[in-house]
Amino acid sequence: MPSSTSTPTAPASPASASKRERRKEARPGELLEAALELFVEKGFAATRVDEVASRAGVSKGTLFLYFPSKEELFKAVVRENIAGRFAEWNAELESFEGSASDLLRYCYQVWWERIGCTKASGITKLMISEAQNFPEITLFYQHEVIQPGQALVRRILQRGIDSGEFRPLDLNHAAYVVVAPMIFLMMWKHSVGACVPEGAGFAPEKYITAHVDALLHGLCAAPDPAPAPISSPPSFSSL
Amino acid sequence: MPSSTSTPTAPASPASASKRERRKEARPGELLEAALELFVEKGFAATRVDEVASRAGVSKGTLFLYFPSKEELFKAVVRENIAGRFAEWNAELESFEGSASDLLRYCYQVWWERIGCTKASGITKLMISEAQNFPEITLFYQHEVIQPGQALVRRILQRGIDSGEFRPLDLNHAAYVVVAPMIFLMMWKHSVGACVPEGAGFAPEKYITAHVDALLHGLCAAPDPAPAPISSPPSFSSL
Amino acid sequence: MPSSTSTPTAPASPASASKRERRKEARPGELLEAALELFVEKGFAATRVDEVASRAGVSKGTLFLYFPSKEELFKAVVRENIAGRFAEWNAELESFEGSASDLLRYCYQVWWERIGCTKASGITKLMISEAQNFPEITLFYQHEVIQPGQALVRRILQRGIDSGEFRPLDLNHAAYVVVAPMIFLMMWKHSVGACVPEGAGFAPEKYITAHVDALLHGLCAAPDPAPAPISSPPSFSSL
Amino acid sequence: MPSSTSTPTAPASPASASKRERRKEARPGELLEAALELFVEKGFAATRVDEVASRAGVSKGTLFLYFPSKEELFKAVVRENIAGRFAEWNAELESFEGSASDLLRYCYQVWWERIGCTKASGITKLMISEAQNFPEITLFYQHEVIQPGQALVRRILQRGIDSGEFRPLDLNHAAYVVVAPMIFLMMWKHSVGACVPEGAGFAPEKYITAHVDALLHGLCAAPDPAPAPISSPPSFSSL
DNA sequence: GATGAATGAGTGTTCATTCAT
DNA sequence: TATGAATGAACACTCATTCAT
Repeated sequence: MPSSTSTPTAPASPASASKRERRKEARPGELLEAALELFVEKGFAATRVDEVASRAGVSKGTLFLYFPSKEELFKAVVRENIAGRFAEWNAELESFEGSASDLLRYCYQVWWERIGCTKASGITKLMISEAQNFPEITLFYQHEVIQPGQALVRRILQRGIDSGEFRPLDLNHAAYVVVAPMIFLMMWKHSVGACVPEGAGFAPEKYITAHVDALLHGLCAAPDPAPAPISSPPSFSSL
Repeated sequence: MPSSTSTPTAPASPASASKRERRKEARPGELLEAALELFVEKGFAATRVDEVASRAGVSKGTLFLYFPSKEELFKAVVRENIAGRFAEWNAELESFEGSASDLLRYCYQVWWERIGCTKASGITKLMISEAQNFPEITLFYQHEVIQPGQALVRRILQRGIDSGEFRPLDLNHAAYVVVAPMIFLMMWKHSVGACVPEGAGFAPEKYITAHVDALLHGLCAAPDPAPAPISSPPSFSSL
Repeated sequence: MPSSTSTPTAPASPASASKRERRKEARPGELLEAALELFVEKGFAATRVDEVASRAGVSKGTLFLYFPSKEELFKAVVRENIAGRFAEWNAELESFEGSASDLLRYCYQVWWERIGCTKASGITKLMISEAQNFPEITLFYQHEVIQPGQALVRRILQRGIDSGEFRPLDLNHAAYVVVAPMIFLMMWKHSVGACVPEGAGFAPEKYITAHVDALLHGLCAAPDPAPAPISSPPSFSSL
Repeated sequence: MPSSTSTPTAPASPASASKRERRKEARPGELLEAALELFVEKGFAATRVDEVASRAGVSKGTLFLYFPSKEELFKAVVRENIAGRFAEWNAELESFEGSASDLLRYCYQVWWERIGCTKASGITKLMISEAQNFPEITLFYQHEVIQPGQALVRRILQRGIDSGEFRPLDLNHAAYVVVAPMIFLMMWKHSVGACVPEGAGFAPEKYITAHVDALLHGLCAAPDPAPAPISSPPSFSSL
C-alpha cells in the first residue's frame, strides 16, 4: 500500500472492470484492512481468522488463498501499513522554510493528521504489543520505520542546533524524546483510551500542543540561563 | 523488584515451617512472578499455562489450585503489581523540600529506579497491550493507577505554578505530557527494545535526562518571552 | 427405529446431491444416533465425545460443528427421540373399536413394537438415569412425554370405567400402575438385562402377556366380588 | 452390613471407646453412606470423591485409606447395601399364616417400609443406572439380589397356586410382574420424581395399593371365567 | 477462483490418586 | 492415622488449516 492514508485497499480500477472483478482485485486489500483492525483491537492471538474473513466479506478458505498462514497475514499487515513514506517526508522537510521550532510543530501536526488520528496508528500499537512474538518483522520495522524516523527527527534537531535556535543536544536520545509522546498517544488511543468512558477530559490535539510548548520552551517561567546538568538530590547512579 | 509491595515470594515463617509448608506459602507469589514475565513477553493469549506453571516449578494442576482460571491469574498479576504505592509516594511528595523542578527530576529518577528498571514495568506494557481484551481490569487499572498517578503529577505541577516556578499550564494535558515519556520507555523496553541488537545506542537514563532537560527548559537556546500559541502553517483544527 | 419421527439419517435429496452434501445432511442424525447408543450404554458422563464422533464416522471437531456442547448434544438426543408421537397415538386410540381390555392389550403390544424393542427405549433409561443431572430437560420430558402419556392412559381407563368394563379406579395412580411395567421393562433391558448371560429365561413378550393378564383379571382364581380395601395385617400407615 | 435397615455404619461401640476412637471405627461406614447418597443422586461419574469425603467429614486422602479407588468404593457401596436379608425374609415368609393374597400385600408393604421409602432404595436406582459400567458388580447383584428375590416371589406365587387361591401362572414371568412396579417406584422416586414440583399428585402408598388391587383382582369388573390367551388384533410376533 | 465442511493438534481445566508431613 | 498439597492423565472444546466440490 504505497500511498495509503485514505483508501488503503484498491484504487477504483478503470470502468472496464466489472464489479465482480474489481472485488476480486480488492480482496487482499480488504483482508489486510480487516486484519489490521482486528489485530489492533484484540491482538494477534485473540483474533480469529474467521472473523477477519467475514469482516472482509469472504469465506475463511478464501483468506488462505491469498495468505498462506495467519502469521504471514500478520506480516503482510505490518509490511503493507508501514511502507516508507519517509522519502516523501524528507522532501517535505527539505523544502520547509521557517524556523526549526515551526518545523517541529508542523511535523507533529502532520504526524497526527496523517497517521495518529487515522487507522494507521494502530500499526504502532500492534507492533509494540506483538514485537516479541515476531522478531523478524520487528527487525523489519526497526529498519523501515524506526531508523528512518529517528534520522528524520535528528535532521530536524540538527538544523535547529546549526542555526543556533536549539541548544546543543544529545541527538541520539533527544530524538526519542521528540518521538515518545506521539507514540504514547497512539498506543493510548488504542488501549486504555478506548476503554474508559468516552473522552474523560483528554483531547489529543491539546495534549500535543501542551507537549510542543513544553518541548520547545520548557515548563519553567524564568529559565536558568544555563540549564543545570543532572546533579539534583540523590544521584542517578545511586541504585 | 527491590522494594516490592508485600514480598509475596519470601518465606514468611522462620525455620519452623516444613519445606512443604514453606513452598505452599510461596506458591502464589512464584506463580504470579512467572506469569508476569510470560504475559509481558508473549501476551496473554500466547502464554500457555503449562509454561507459567513449569517456570514456577510446579505442575499445571497446581496452578489451578491457586488461581481458578487463566483469566483470574491475569487479573491477579495486574492487581498484585499495582497495589497502591501511591499513599507512600504522596507522602514522599509532601515531605519533599526543594524546588518543583527538583521534585520532578527526583520523581522521574525514583520512578525509573523503583518501577521502570524492574520487572514491574512489564505490567504497564501488559496492560496497554491487553486493555481491550480485559475491559474490566482496565477500569480497575484506570482507577487504581492512572487516576492516582495523574493526581500526583498534577499536584507537583500545581506546586510549581503556585510558587511561580512554572508558567500557567493546562494541568489536565500537561500531566499526560509528564507521564508519557516514562510510559513510552517502559513499553519500548518490553517490546522493540528487547528485540533489536542489545543497546543500539539507547540508554534509559540518558533518555530520561534528555527528557527532563527538555521538559523543564525547552529545546530552545533563547526562549521566546511568551511561548507562541499554536498558529503555525495549517491550523490544527483543519481535520 | 422403524417408524421414527422424521428420519434424520436418510438422505432427503435425490442423486443430485454430491457425496459431500449428502453426508452433511445426514451428519446430525448420525451423530444423534451414535450419541443415543452410547449415552444409553454408559451414561452421559462416561461417554466421550470422541467416541460419539468416531462411531458416527466423523472427527471430534465435526461434532462440535453441529452441537455446541456435549450437554446440548444430550438435550438434542432426548428431544429428537421423544418428539410428540402422542397426537398420532391419540388418534389411533380414538378410532379403536373394541373393548377397553382389548385396547389396553393393543397399546402394550404397540408400545413394545414401536418403542420398547427399538433403540428408542433407551432414552427412557437414559432419562431416568440422568434426570437429576439435567433438571431442565427432565421438566421438558415431564411435559412432553410423561404428562401426555398419563393423559392417554387415563383416557383408556376412563373409557373402560364408563362402559362398565372396569371397576371404579383411582385414575391418577392406576395410570402409573399401567405404565410402570413397561418402563421397568425398558430400563431392565438396558441395564441388568444387558449384562446377564443372554436370555436367562426372561422373554419380554411373555412378561408383557403375563402382566396384561394379571392387570385385567388379577392373579386370583376366584376373585372376591368386592376387592378388599387395604386392611391386611399391619396397617400401611404404620410407618 | 449384615442387618442394616437403621444405622448401616457402626453400632455404637461400648462406652469405653473415646469419641475419637468411635469415629475412627465409624469412618468406613460414614464414607459408604455419603457415597451411597451421592452416587444415587448424581451417578457414579458425576460424583467427586472430594464431595464424598467432605460429606463424611474427612479429607480426600482419608477416603483412599479405606478404599483403594473410586471404583472399589462403588463396589463396596453396592455390596454393603444389598447384603442378603433374604434368609430373614424367607423365614418371615415361612412363618406367615394367612392367604397368599394377604402375604403378597404384606410383602409389598414391608418392602416399601423397609427398603422403598428408605435410602436403601437408592441402591436399585444406582444399580440400574450403572449396571453396564460395572458388569462384575452387576453379576454380583444378580446373584445376591435378583435371583434370591425372584425365588422368594416365586415361592409366594407357588403357595397361592398350590392352595388354589391363584390360577396357574408362568412363574418365571409372573415373578417379574410382581416385582416390576416396586422397582419402577424406587427408580422413579430417585429420578423424575425428585425433579418435578413436589408430589404432583403421586403418592407411593396409593400407587402400591392400586397396584396390589389390580394385581390380585384385575381391573375388570366382571372377570371372564377364563382369561383370554393373547390373541388380540395384530399378533404379537408380527414384528 | 471460492466455498465451507472436515480435520486434528493443541489448550484450558478437572479430578482421581499419591505421598511427604 | 489423617491430611491436603501436588500431580498428570484425561477430557471438552477451539481454531488454523486443508481440500473436495
